[in-house]
This record gives sequence, C-alpha cells and structure tokens, in this order.
Amino acid sequence: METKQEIKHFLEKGYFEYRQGLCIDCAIFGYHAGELQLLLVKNKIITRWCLPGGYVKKTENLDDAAARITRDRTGIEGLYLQQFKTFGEPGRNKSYGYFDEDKLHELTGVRLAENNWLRAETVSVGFYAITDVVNTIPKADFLSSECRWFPIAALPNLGFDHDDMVRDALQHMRVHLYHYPIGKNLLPKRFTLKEIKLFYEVMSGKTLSATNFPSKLIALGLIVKTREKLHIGAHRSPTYYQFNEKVYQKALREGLVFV
Amino acid sequence: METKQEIKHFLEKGYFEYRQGLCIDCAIFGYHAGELQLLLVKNKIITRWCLPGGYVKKTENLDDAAARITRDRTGIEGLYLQQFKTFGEPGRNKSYGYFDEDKLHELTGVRLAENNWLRAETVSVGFYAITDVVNTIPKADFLSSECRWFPIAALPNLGFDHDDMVRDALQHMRVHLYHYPIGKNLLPKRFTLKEIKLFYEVMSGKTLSATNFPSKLIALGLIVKTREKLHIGAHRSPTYYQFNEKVYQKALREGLVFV
DNA sequence: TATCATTTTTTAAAATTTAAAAAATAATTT
DNA sequence: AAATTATTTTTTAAATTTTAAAAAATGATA
Repeated sequence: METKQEIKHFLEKGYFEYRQGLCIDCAIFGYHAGELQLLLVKNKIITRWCLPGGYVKKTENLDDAAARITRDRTGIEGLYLQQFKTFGEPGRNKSYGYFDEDKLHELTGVRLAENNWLRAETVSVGFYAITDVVNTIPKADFLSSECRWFPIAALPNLGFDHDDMVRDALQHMRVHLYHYPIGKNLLPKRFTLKEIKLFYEVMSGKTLSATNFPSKLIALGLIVKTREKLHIGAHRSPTYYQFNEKVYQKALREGLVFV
Repeated sequence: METKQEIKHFLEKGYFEYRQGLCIDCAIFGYHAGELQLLLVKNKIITRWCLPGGYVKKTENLDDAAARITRDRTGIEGLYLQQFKTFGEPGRNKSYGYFDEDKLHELTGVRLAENNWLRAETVSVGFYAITDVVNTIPKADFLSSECRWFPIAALPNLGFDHDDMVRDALQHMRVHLYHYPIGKNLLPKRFTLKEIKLFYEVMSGKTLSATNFPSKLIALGLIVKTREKLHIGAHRSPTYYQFNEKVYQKALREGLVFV
C-alpha cells in the first residue's frame, strides 16, 4: 500500500477483500559474511519492531499470501517460504507493541470504529525463509518507517508474540537445515571450504570441524572442486568449490543428514 | 454436545462463544497389536468420514482447544497433541464431504440462514497425537453416528481436505519418531524385544533388524531388562524389558536419533 | 534326555567418524 | 633463488559405530 487513499480503504473496507482474523507473519533469515540476520519492519503505528506480516486475501491460499506479503513489505521476490507454526493465544493482539491509534489518525485521518474489522482477534500463521542478505532490497511502504536487517544476536524486543515466533522459526529452520541443503541460494556460486564451513556454523549455531566437515560434503558428492582459486596473500590459495546440481536437487527432494 | 437444544444454540448463536472461521482437526494415530490405526468420526450431517475437529472458543488457545475437542469428540483424555500444519485453501469448506443441510433440518429442526456464522470460510489448525488403541474409548456425540479406528492402510476417502491432513500428519509424526521416544505411552509397561521392534516398524513404516535395532536401544540405555519373562510355549522365553525412566525423559527433552 | 523353534548374545567384518599429523601452496622475506 | 610463513588440503591411523551372520541359550515338548 503506497497511498493514503489505499490505506483508508483498507482500514475501513478491508473486510471485503481480506479474511477477518487471519494473518501471516514471516521470519526471514538472512546470511551475510558469517552472520545470521533477521529482517524486521518498523511500522509507524505499531510501537515495536515486528516481523513482516499482513492479512490473507479471500481469494488466495496461505502460501500465496505469505509470498505476496513478503514481496510487498520487503521487496523480496521468490522466497522459499516454509510454514512452521500457527499462533492463536487469546489476547495476542493486545500484548506488547500495540497499535498507536492517535498516530494512525495523524497519518491517515482515520479513526477505527469500535466494531472495525481490524479489532477482531487474529490467528497468525508463521512462515520462515532463508535468503542472501546481499541480494535483497528491504523496502518500506507508506505505514512502515523502516525495514532492515538485525543480527540475530542483537534483536530488539519485538511486538505482540513475535519473540516467540522468532524462537520457534529458528528452531524449525535448524531442523530443516539438518535434513536438507540450502546453501545454493545463500552462498556465492563459488566458495571455499572455509566459507561453506562458516556458513553451516552460523546457520546451525554449532562449531564444526574445519577438515572433516568439508570432506564429508565432498564425500557426499554435494560439492565439487572447480579449477579456480581464491588469492589471499602469503598463504596457500584455497580452491573454489561449487554445488553438484544433480546431487543437490536429489538431497532437496529426498533429504540427507548433515552434522 | 449431547442435546438437541445445545446444538440449536451452537448453530444459531455459536459465534458468541466460538471464533468464527477458526477450526482445529486432529489426526489421532493409534497402535495396537502391530497395526497403525487412525481415529475417524462419522457425523450425521457430513457425507464422509472425517478427522475429529471443531471450532475454537474465544477464551482458549489452540492447544487447549485441541485437547477439549479430542476429549469431547472421542472420549480420550490427556492426549499428547502436537500442532503440525494449518490448512487454509479457499473453498476447502465446500469440497468433498459437504454438509447435508436437509439432514441437519431433519435432526434438529434448524435451517442455517444465508449469513449463518458457520458458512464463513474456515482455516483449520492440524494437530496429531499418538495413543494406545486399547486404552481409548471412542465416543460419539449427538451429531456423530459413529467414532472408530481404521487401519491406516484401509482408510475411506475423507471429507474436505482431510486426506491431505492425514498425509501431512503422518509425515510429521514420523519425523518426530526419528528424534524422540514415544513408546512409553503406547507399549505395555513391560515388553519383549520383538514387540518393541515391531512397534517401531509399524510406526516408522520401515523394516528393522531383529537383532541390531533392539541392541541399539539397550546400548542407548533407553530400555533395560526386567527379571520376568514371557512364556510362549516350546521356545526360548523372551525377557521382558522396560523403559529407563531417566534416559527416556532426557531423550524426550533433548532428542535422540533412532533408526 | 534329545529335539525344536525361537530369542539373545557374541563375533568379526565393514563402514564411518574423529583427531591429528603431514603435505601442499603461494606470497613474502632473506 | 632459497627459506620462511600462514594457511589450506590431504593423508593417516585410531576409535567408534554399524552391519551381518553365526553361535549360544532357553524352555517346552516329544
């Protein structure tokens, strides 16, 4: 939503187009230079940082809604989104990080009626995604003052029950990581063994062997040597590796246990 | 719901107590004598067998709702229920296994108005549970003509999107099985190695070694020998084993990888 | 007491994982 | 041009786990 008029229509008549009480929130994890990050948005009328989220349209399913919402609120296209848990604690809409109704009035001229559709209790379906921080262009819309990455180790307190969502999303993402490869979307096309080892350390939150972990990936056939090397000064130049497309796709389909 | 009057009130005024458009469905897996089964209910006004399910009350959270619904619709108390996925495809309420409104009128004297709250599109949060078939007493209520176990290999076609739900529930249950012990609630207090091996075969859908799988469980410390034996005629009497409570609880908390 | 079907333990081979040492490398210094 | 250096990569051997099969144990029955 870009214009004041669009927002006014959404606030007052949104229930024609959207399903009342059904939201989606997305925990988008990013990887860059050895750090795990999370994409958050700051909405002008909500007092805390939150996961990007929104209402589901009557004509779309949950997966489509998650794709649309992340695209519109963060500018990221084609995310691999994974549903992980639904949150429906009564009162979750009125907990930490409430709507600032005066601010809303100031910005849009609208005051929500007592029976406005947005006041209904919501249930929120949580999705998570993993993406390369470099390739994503966070974008704020009219009501969002900011949209940016935070290191996972330095998150602010989030609004509503989004702290719980992040905790659960991270846990689900790591179970996923244990069974399926994800590096192809997050690492450069060519990478050194050190880079992929660091990548898995950051994503899993565990420390891995610098020698045995990479050689396991090689033994599985998941990564293969290229002819190029990285030049890093007065040291042995590490060889660049890349994913073996065939093995990678098979692992995506059938699973494969990593450390 | 036991009486006609309760049902009439639910149909016409249920939206005071229940959240509109938010349901829960539960795939309850049962184990008995080497067979994996699923508990289904046949509602008089729905044309196909379905998973036990119902609407969420405004005052309860999703976990509590799942516990209440399974208790009321099947008579089973204290199930370990696990949320696995939420279903929200538009039109899912009108697909296979629709409401038979004439039948409803015949049974209760009620006809649903055009704008009745039950006509609103629903999203359904799926839960699964695992239980011992022997210890459960399926119970049908006023609108349910029947509630009984079906072998997983011989399920009827289910109403709405419940076929999808069962498929996904089974997949999630098996991932769970791979990481956490569950036998304590489903096997008798004492069991032979052959019994626990069969149990894991049935639950996982895989065949396991008759010698190495049990000895792995012993090596993990998960099961220990008792002093008693089962007498089975002209054969060596197998020793009864039982779970080691301490190791079992630790595995429940922290996970443990089985075959 | 011998036989039998079945459970349980033992064994040895195979495979995998782990930890550490050794070798290779390429820029820099001598 | 040779030696040095820091780092990557390979090799090695030991330890552990898994697998498959054989052997032993058992307890009722003939």
